[in-house]
Amino acid sequence: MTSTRPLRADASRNRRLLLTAAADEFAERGLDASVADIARRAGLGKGTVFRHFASKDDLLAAVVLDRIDELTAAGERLLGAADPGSALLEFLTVAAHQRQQRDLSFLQEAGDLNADVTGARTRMFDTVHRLVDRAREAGAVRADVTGADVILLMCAPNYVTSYVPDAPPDLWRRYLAIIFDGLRPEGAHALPFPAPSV
Amino acid sequence: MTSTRPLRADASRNRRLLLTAAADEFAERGLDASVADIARRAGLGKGTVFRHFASKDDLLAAVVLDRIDELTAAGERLLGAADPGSALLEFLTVAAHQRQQRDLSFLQEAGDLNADVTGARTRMFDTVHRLVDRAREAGAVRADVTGADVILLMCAPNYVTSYVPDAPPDLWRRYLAIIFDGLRPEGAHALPFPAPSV
DNA sequence: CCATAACCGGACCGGGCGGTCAACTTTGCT
DNA sequence: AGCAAAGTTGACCGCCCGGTCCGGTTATGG
Repeated sequence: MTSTRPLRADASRNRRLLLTAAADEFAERGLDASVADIARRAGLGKGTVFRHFASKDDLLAAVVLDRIDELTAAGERLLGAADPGSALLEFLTVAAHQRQQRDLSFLQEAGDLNADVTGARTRMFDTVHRLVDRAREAGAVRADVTGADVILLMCAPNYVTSYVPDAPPDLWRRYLAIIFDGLRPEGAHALPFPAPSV
Repeated sequence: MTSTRPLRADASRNRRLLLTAAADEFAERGLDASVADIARRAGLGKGTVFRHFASKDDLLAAVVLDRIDELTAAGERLLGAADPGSALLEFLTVAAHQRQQRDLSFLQEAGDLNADVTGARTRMFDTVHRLVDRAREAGAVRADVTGADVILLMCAPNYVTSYVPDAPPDLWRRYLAIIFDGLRPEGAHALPFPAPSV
């Protein structure tokens, strides 16, 4: 269908510049980042942004898509690890570390965007579900915890540390550890509400 | 100093209308809520908003201030409870329940606002510190957890559930339980990073 | 090396925002 | 009742945003 003639040299270079500039800008200022600022950061004109991406949302979707795919790849790699429990912890560590260079909110905020994004997100969620299933079967996480729980809690360490001004860059590790302790079977109290589907 | 002549009857009524309309509107649409919409929701003109509050930020600060004070009051009440452990859990439950009618982010987003807000926030933080200290001394939470940790994690249950579309209104209880289990002494693993000051 | 298609850039547009203001209405004291 | 002070209002302002467009520029196949 879309006869994808290869991009011209300058065009593909600029596309890459835009993508990284957008990632940085969204990272710093959230989705309030303006297209003009992104273009300026990339050293390009505003019109060029809209030549490569149909809209601001489209640009955000492209950025987010990259991050999701990175994460899915890491998850699938860890599915082959020997210890399912530490594989899950490692996955969450990778996720938080990636997000540490700030919240690109691949869950809700990017939810209404692209069909590509929701597809990639579904694949990532599926990977998490499998990681959690393996960990549960190995007795590394409590029996009443689901993949959906982990998907939701995955973002919490970064969120939580975003509240402290001048936070040390590794502070999230503390809260990931606390939350992961809450996922462990030892000393678990019954949960007062059923898990969502997600 | 500020010779506060009492407000006229209609003025104080309208002030109250604005405050609740603003709370609802901020709750639904975050701080992107427009002043015009808030005024419309209150059934008033936009100019009236600025007669009562110097700026949109000022209005937000007033709303947030109310919530913080409510929370501080609940915390101080619970400082007198018999069981320090369940007092802390109850406090977190109250906080999350209040925030369930949506995120007014009394931490960071309101941080740069009013001096009144930062003062109230400090008092609330102090209350949390005392609740946590009591719980720790009673052995209800792990020894390496601080008041700052709880302050940061306090917002996580609501945040986490905000990602699920059409979430049942009590879903946060599930994640509060998981996180609180992570705060308990049983089966705790050493934390990989020191607590922040906050 | 040239023709031309692809690409770039920034002036420009419509719209929505926070905030102002002067004309008008309501309140409450006397 | 009457009147000054307090309160209300919506049109209006300047600003910035996402998105468009076309004249000028550059890469690339023949």
